[in-house]
Amino acid sequence: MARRTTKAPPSPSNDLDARKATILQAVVVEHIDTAQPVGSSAVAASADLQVSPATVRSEMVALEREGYLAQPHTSAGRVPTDKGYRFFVDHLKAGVLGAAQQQQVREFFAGVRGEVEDVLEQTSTLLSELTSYTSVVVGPSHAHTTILSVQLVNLDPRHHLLVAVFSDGSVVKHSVTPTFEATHVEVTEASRQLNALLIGTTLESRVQVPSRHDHVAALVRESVSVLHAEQPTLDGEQVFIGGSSKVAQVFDGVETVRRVLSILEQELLVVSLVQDILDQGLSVAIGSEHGFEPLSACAVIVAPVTVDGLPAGAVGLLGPTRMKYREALAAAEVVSAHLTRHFGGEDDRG
Amino acid sequence: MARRTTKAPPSPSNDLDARKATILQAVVVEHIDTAQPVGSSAVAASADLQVSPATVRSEMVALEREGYLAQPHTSAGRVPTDKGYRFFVDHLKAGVLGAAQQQQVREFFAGVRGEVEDVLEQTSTLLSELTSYTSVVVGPSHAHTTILSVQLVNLDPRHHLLVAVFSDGSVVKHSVTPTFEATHVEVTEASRQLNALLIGTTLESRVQVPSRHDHVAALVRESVSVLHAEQPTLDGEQVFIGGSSKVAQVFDGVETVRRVLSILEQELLVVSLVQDILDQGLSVAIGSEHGFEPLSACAVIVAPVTVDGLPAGAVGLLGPTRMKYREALAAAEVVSAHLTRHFGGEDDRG
DNA sequence: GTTGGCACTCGGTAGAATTGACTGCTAACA
DNA sequence: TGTTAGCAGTCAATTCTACCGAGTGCCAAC
Repeated sequence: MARRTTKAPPSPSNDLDARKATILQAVVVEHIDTAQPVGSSAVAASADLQVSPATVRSEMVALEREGYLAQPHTSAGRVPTDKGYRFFVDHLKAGVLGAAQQQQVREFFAGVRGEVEDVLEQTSTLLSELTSYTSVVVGPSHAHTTILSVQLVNLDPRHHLLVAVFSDGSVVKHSVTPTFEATHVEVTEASRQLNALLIGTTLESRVQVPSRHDHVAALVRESVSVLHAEQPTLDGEQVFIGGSSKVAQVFDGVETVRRVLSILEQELLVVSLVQDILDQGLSVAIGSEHGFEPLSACAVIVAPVTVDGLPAGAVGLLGPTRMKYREALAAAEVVSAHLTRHFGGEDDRG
Repeated sequence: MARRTTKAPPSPSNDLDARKATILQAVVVEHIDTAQPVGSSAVAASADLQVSPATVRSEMVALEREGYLAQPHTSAGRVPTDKGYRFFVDHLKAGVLGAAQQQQVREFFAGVRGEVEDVLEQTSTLLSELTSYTSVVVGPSHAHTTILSVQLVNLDPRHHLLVAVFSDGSVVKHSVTPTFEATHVEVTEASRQLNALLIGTTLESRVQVPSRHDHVAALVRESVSVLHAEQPTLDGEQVFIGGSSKVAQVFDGVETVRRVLSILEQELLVVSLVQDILDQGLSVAIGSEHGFEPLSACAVIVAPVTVDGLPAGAVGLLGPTRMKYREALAAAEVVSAHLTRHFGGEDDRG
C-alpha cells in the first residue's frame, strides 16, 4: 500500500520518507512487544535496512523532533508517542486472525442461540477472550424500529406496567402510576387504545393523544409520554462489557487500573465514547485522540455492526496504547462481520 | 461480659478469657487500620489493660497457638487469621452509620424512582460509595410470583416473541421459533390461549398444554416449554455490581485484583456465593469460610432483603479480609432495611 | 549522507552495612 | 503463679555505594 519511493513526501508532515517510516515502525513493533524503550542498535538489527546504529540515531532525533517518538530520559531508548502509534496504525496492512481463533469465532457463531441480548453479551466475552483485552459490545438502539405491540398491565390499582415490543425484538417496560385508581376495565381499554395508536409508529413519531378528561384518556396520555420520554437519553442502549478483569493484566499502575475500571462502570460514558469514535469515522482512537482525559493511556478499537446497511451498534476493544493493533483490529473486524451477518440473515452459515 | 476468673473456660476453644479477647481485638483493629503486622508494645499501649508488652507477648503466643493470630516472619508483629477475624466479628457490637452517610441513604431512598431494576442498580452504586467496597445487589427471583399476562408477538413468520409480565413487575421475553410458518391469526389465537392457560400460574405450576397437532397448539406448547425452561437455571436472577473499580484500590497485588474481578464478571457465581452465605445463616463470610478458593483473600458481607416477610434478594459487600466490618455491616444493614421498606410499602417515608 | 569512535548520562542492580521493630527466653519479683 | 524487666537474637526493610551497561550526542573521517 504505502509507497517505498525515496522522493520527498508530497504532504508535508503527514508522511515520512521510507527509511524513517521503517525505523518508526520497528520502534513501535519492538516496544509493543517488550514494553521497553527501544534503542538505535535494536532497530538497526531488527529492520532490514542496512545501516548502522549511528544512522538510525540521527533519524531518531528527527523523528523525535517531529513528534513521533519520545525519550523517557537521556540515556534511554525511544518510545512511540500517540502520533507515532497513529502513523503505525495508518500504515498497517490488514492482519488476519490466527487459524485457531478463526475457528473459535466460527464455532461460536455457529452455535450461538437465544435472545439478542444474550448473543451480544456472549459476543463480548468471546471478543475479550480472543484478544485478552476488555471488549465493549453496543447493541442497536431501537429508536428507528417500529412498535409491534403495546400492553398496559395492571399490577395494582395505582400501578400499571407498560410493555412495548419493537420490530427488532426488543422489549421495554415502564411504570405508569396515575394519581387515580383505575379499574381493570379502564386499563384494558387504555391498552386497546394504545395499541391502535402506537402500532407501526416509532418512538420519534408524533401521535395524536386523546384530550378527554376520563381515566382511560389519562392512562393513554401518561403511557405515551412515558414511552416517548425514553428517547432523548441514551438509556435503553444496550452495552455489554466483557473481560474487565483484563484491565488488571494489561495496564500497569494501580491508579491507571482504577481509573479505567471506573470509566467502564459508567456505561453511558462508554457508549458515547464508542459513538464519538465512530462518528469521527475512525476505527482506532489512540491516547488523547478521543479527547477523554481519564483514558489517555488507552487505545480504543471500534468496528461498526450494520443491519440492512444501517448502523446497528458496534464492537470495541480497549487496551493500552501499546496494544497489539494488528490482531485486535482483525478480531474486531471479524467479529463485527459475523455479528452483521448473524443479524442480517437469521440463517448463518459461514 | 466474659469472666475474669482464672478457671478454665467452660466452652473449650470458642471463647477466650477477657484479656486475650482484648488483645486479639486490639490486634485486629490496629491491623485493619494500618495494614501492618501489630507488635506487642503497640497493643500494650492501645488497649487499656495495664500490662507490659512482655505479658502481651506471652498472651500472643497463646493466641497464635490457638490459631487466632499468625506471624508473617519471626521478627514481625502478629496478623489476625481468618479465625481471628471471625472472633472479632462475632463479638462486634453493632455499629451505626455516620450522620452524613445516614443522610445520604435517606435522601437516596426519598428520591429514587423508576423500575425495580433501576432502583437496584442505583442502590448498588450507593452502597459502594458509602463503603468504598464493591457492592452486590441481588434482585428477587420471580420464581414464586404469578403471571399477569402473556403475549405472543409476531416478528416474522417463523420468529415470534413471547413476553410475560409477572406480578412483581418483572418482564421476561423469549424467542419462539417454530419449524413452520404461522399466520398472524394463528399467533393471535395462540396468544389468547396462552393467556387463558397461564395467567395466575407460577413458573413452577404444571399446566395442561393442548395435544392437538395444529399450528396453534404447537405454538402454545413451545411457548409454555420455553417459558418454563427458564426455571432451573439461576438465570433471570438480577445481579447488580457496583464499584468494581474499588477492587483496584482495596486489594493489593495485580494478581489478586485480576482474580477478584474475573469472579465478579461471572454473575451467576456471585449470586450463588451470596445465596450460599445466606443459606448458612451468616452475615459475614471471611476468607475461606465461603469455601470459594479464588476469593480466599476476601470477606463478604450480606444482608437479606425481604418483601412481605419472604426473602427477596440481598445486598452484599465484598472487601479484603481486613475490611472495616463495623461500618460495612452497618451500611449493608441500613441499605437492606431501606430496600425492604421501599419494596414493602410502595410509599417510603423514613 | 554514512559511519566508527568516544565521552557522557543516568537508570537499574547487586551487595554490604545498618537500622529497628519484633520476638522468645530467663531470671527476679510481688 | 502470674507479671515484669532485661537481653540476645532474628529478619525485613532501608540506605549507601559502586558499578554496570544500554544508549545517547557529537565529531571527525570516509
